[in-house]
Amino acid sequence: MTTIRDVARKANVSVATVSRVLNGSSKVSQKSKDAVLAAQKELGFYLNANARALAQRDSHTIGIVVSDVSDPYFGAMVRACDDAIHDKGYNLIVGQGHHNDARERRAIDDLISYQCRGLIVHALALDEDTLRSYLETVPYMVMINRVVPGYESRCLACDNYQGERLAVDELIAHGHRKIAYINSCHSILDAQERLQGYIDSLQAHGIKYDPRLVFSGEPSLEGGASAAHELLKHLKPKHDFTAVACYSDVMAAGLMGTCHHHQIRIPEDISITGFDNLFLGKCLIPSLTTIDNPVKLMAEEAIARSLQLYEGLPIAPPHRIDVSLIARDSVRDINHDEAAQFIPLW
Amino acid sequence: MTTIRDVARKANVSVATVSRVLNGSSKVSQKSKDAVLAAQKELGFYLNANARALAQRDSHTIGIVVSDVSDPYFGAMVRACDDAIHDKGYNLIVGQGHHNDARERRAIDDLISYQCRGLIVHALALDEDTLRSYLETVPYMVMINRVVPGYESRCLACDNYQGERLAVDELIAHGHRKIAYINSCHSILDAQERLQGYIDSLQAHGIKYDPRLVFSGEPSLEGGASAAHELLKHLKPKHDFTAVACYSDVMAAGLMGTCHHHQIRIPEDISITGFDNLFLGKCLIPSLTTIDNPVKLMAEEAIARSLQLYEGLPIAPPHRIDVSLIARDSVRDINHDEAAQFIPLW
DNA sequence: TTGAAAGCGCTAACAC
DNA sequence: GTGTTAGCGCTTTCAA
Repeated sequence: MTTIRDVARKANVSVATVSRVLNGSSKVSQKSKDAVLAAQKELGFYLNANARALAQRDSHTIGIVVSDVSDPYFGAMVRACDDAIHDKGYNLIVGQGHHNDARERRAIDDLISYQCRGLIVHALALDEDTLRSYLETVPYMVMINRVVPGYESRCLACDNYQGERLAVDELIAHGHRKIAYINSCHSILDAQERLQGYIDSLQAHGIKYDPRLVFSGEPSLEGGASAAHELLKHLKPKHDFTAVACYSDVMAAGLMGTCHHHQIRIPEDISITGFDNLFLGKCLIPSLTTIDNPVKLMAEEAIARSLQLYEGLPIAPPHRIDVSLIARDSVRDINHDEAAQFIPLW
Repeated sequence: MTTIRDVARKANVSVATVSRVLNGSSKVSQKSKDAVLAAQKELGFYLNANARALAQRDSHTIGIVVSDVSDPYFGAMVRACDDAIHDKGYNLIVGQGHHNDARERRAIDDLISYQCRGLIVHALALDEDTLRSYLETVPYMVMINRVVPGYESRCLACDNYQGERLAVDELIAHGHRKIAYINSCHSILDAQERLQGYIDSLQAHGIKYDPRLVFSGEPSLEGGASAAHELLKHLKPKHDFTAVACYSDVMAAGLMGTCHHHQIRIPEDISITGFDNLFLGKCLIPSLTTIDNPVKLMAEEAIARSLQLYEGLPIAPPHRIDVSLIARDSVRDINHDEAAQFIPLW
């Protein structure tokens, strides 16, 4: 392994000078600079980031833990975080929790020991007490999609309640009154709030909430499909329900696949709404009416807060990230005639 | 910052003992172990991974660079790599190249300086000479989806050629003879090989290859959509072409959205094939006939080779990862009657 | 503008 | 079993 020492020797300067050059310090003569750069190139030398982090007490690194990067929602989230820190010279380290408390714990622990300067955590499985103690011992940790009481300003979430209200309002505006709901089986904040939005929207329009119209599964494609199977086992489409609101776009996609399998047409027979406004929703046919959950904003806000906390700066008061309805083709008037009405996708 | 020293003091042992306990060494008395663990818990202590990496000359870390984690293909790839190393006690660091040579270079450089013990690189934009010099200076670097001559055994790719042949053969077997192709505009190995597979399949069936049936775009949803727009601007569906083979599932999804927009029905009017066998393809309606590109296998193989190289072990000779056809609902006999024939999705 | 040298927090001989 | 201590590769005073 070649070290800064080798470079110094080859360039005929001290290690301090090499360090100065490689870190872009101003106080170096052009001559030294050239010599160092030449030596570096010749040796194919890279500073050892571990040693650097140790000496500087700064890893230049931000950690994020999500359930699974191959989930489109988290893929987008990770991407947004990376974009938010890249220009600042930080690097992202990603941990995955896999819907499992031991893995979530290990992911967090690992990121802490890497001395990340920021820590963004999406925890699905860990209980509140554990999270509370992490928040206590890691002052720069910020949570997403989950609110731990007492730490509200370090917990970011979108306005789940309002979002689901918008979605169900949209269905009702199209004449639907028998509306089923497919929920995530992980009863953390977002699932609870979205369900409540569904219930309140119904009741605000004089529709009685019927728990038999609610089904749940893992927040994945497969989970959406299996919840849909349950739904279709118990209820008759067009008769018992004419629309389904879903916890997420991914679950909605699972539902759509299942409907297709059962020869139920969307939106002619059944209208569907999602939540998140993923890339995926634009690919589906029909394209999915959904709620825009601005991942980019969330990522930027989370990063900003975490960095501020790390530096001991005060952070903004808690707030919910605004959502909005994205109307596409998966919702149709309940009495719409069958002549297809196409809306441009892009 | 609390250090191993603080723990040692609190537990009334030496730092060496603390280190032994925390690293699971056997030769420690139960009494010391208990004392150390108690002190650790009380202080909320974590070993500093940077210091550890420095002292051990092992970062316990594997690096991977991909274009963009929010691309479903790379999301799946990253996930598969993480799964492949997690049990071995390594952590993944992800860099993103964003289809851009400067970012690709920086991503690789960063991972090298983190002293990753393994390095998996998907480079789209970097030229072959640069890659060659990286391969030369970083003996444990492995490339995916791209083959640099002279380094074949360190370059993993699926059998792109055979895959595309299978896809086009499938279209032809369903009676299609006027088959368009939507390609990636990045003319690296996989794009070239898949195109050749398309061409050769046509010719093997006595169909003349017509370059005017080939369109290209960025390998993304938007790129697929815009290539599709071009295609529809120049050619008349059902008349000039009855099927479209696509470079990837993602581009096929863009094509499907565009077709929907133009009121072209899939598969009644036009049959479509993708490539990769992503999760996404199962969500599409109709579900997408595609080529299984086994990301998991590729990830495992890449990780294994990189680790072996790091340890100076010999690695297996070059080989292409096998692909296979996944027949779903987006391809139909050219004279199929319109009565829908549904095939279960799951 | 430069160099010598003291750490950064940890591991791993080595000695006891 | 346990402690002492010399590094790991780098940054950063401090003095020249």
